[in-house]
Amino acid sequence: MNQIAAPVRAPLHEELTARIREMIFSGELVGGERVPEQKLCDRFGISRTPLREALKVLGNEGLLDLLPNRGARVAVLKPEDVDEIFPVMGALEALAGELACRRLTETEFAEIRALHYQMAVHHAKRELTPYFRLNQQIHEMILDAAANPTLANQMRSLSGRIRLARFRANMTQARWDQAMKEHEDMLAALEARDGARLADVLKRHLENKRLTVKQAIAEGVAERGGEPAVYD
Amino acid sequence: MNQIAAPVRAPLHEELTARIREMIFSGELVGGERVPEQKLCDRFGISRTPLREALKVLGNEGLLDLLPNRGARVAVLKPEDVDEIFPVMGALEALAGELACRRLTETEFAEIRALHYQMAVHHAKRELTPYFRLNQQIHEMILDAAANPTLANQMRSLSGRIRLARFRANMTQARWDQAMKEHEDMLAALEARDGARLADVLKRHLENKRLTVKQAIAEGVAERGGEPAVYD
DNA sequence: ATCTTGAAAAATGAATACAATTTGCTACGC
DNA sequence: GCGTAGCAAATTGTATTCATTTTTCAAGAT
Repeated sequence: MNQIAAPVRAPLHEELTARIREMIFSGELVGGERVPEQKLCDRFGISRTPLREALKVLGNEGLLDLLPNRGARVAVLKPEDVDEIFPVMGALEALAGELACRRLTETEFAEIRALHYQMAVHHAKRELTPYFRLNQQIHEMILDAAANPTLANQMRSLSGRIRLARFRANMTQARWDQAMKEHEDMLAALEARDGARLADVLKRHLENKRLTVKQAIAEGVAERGGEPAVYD
Repeated sequence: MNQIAAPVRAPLHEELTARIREMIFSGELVGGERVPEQKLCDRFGISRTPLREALKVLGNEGLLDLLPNRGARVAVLKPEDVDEIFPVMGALEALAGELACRRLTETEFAEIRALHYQMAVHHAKRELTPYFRLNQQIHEMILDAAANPTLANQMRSLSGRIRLARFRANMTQARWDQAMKEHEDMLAALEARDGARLADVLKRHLENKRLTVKQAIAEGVAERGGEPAVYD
C-alpha cells in the first residue's frame, strides 16, 4: 500500500488559479480591466472550463469582481478597503505574535534576530528593497512560529488583496525610522517572550503600514509593470 | 441610465454554492461523505458545469475537500481545527468589539441591551434554544456595528467551518453561567464604550466557546439531521 | 479461504457545442 | 451634430460530449 506521493499533476483549475493570481500580483492583469477569457485559454492552451473554475475561485477570494454576463475584472483596491483590511491584518498579526511568543524556540528566535540586525544595516544604508525583503521574512517567521495554518491562510488572503495595489511605498524618512524602531520593540518583546507586548507593537506597526499604504495610493504611485507591491 | 437593480437572476453557480453550503450546514450532506455530482445535477435539474464551479468555490472556502480524480468530500472538523479556528475568531471578535465601541450609537446600544436582558431571562429559565438565538443576534449586532465588511466576511468564513461540526452544545451548568456572566461584562464594557475591555472579554468568551465545542466534539454529540449547530 | 487480476461500470477532468446576453457599429431620424 | 434603433459580432452561461481515472466486482490463482 504505497502512498509515496501522488505522481499525478495538479488539476488544471488549480494551476490556473495560481498562475492567474500571479498575473494579478505581477501587474500583468491590471486592476479594473476585463480578464480576457479566450485570450488566456489560447495562451495556456486549455479550454474555458477549467479557466472559468479558476475565475470563480479568485472571485470568491476577492481578487476578481465577477459581473454576471459581463465577465471578470481585476478588483481594484479602494482607500476604504485599505481602512478595512489593515485593522483585520493588525488583529491577526497580533495573534500571530502572541502565539509565536509561546512556541518560539531559541533557535528560531536567533534566526529572527539575525534577520533583524541585517535589516537594520539596510535601514542605516537606506537600501529599501533588501530592507523590505528582510522585513517580510521576519513577519513570515513569526507567522510560521505561530503554527496556525488557519491564521496563516486568513493572512495570506488579506495580503493578496493588499497586493492589488501595486506600488512601492513612498515612505518618509520619519516613517521609515519609526518602522525600524517598532521592529526593535518587536525583537525585545519576542526576546522577553512577552506576547501581550508584542501584540501591541504589531497592532501599532500595522496601523502605521496602513497610513503608508493609504498615502501611496492617494499619491497614485507607480503601477510600474512587473514590480511587486512592497510596503512597510 | 437606470441601474435600479439587476432584473437578471443570479448565475447558476452562485445559487448552487449557496444551496450546497446550506446543505452542508443543515447536515443533508454529511461530513466525510462524497458529494454526489450527478445526483445533485439531477436534483437541481442543471448540468455539471455550474455545479462543479460551485464545488471549486466551496473547496476554496474549506467546506469541501477536493480530491483530484476522486471527487469532493464534505470536510470534517477535527479537534485540532477547533484549536486553530477559535483563537482566530477570538482575535476578530475582539477587533469587532473595539470597532463597535467606537461607532455604536445610543439606539444600537439600547437594542443590544434589550436582547441581552431577554437572553438573561432565557438563561434563568434554562431555555437553551432561544438563549442561543439571542446570543447569536447580539454577536451579529456587534459585528454590524463594527461596520467592516472585510472583517465580517472573515468571520463568516470561520463560522462556516465551525458549523461543519453539527452538534448541540452540551454545556455544563457552570459553563453556561460563566458565559452569561461574560455577557454581562460585555454589556458593561459596551456601555462604557471601553473597547480594550470589551476586546478582552470577547477573547476570553471565545476561549470558553472553544472548550465547549471541543468537549462536544470529543463526546461525539449529536449529528442529528436537520438541527443547526449551536454553541456558546 | 484469501488474495490477485482484469475487465466493466461509474465518476471525474477537460473540451466542445449550443444558447443567451452584451457590446460594437452602422444607418437613420430629428 | 447628436442621439437612437437595430443588427452583427463577440462574450458569457450552460449543456453536452469525449477522454481519463477510479471504483466495483467477479473469476481465477495460490
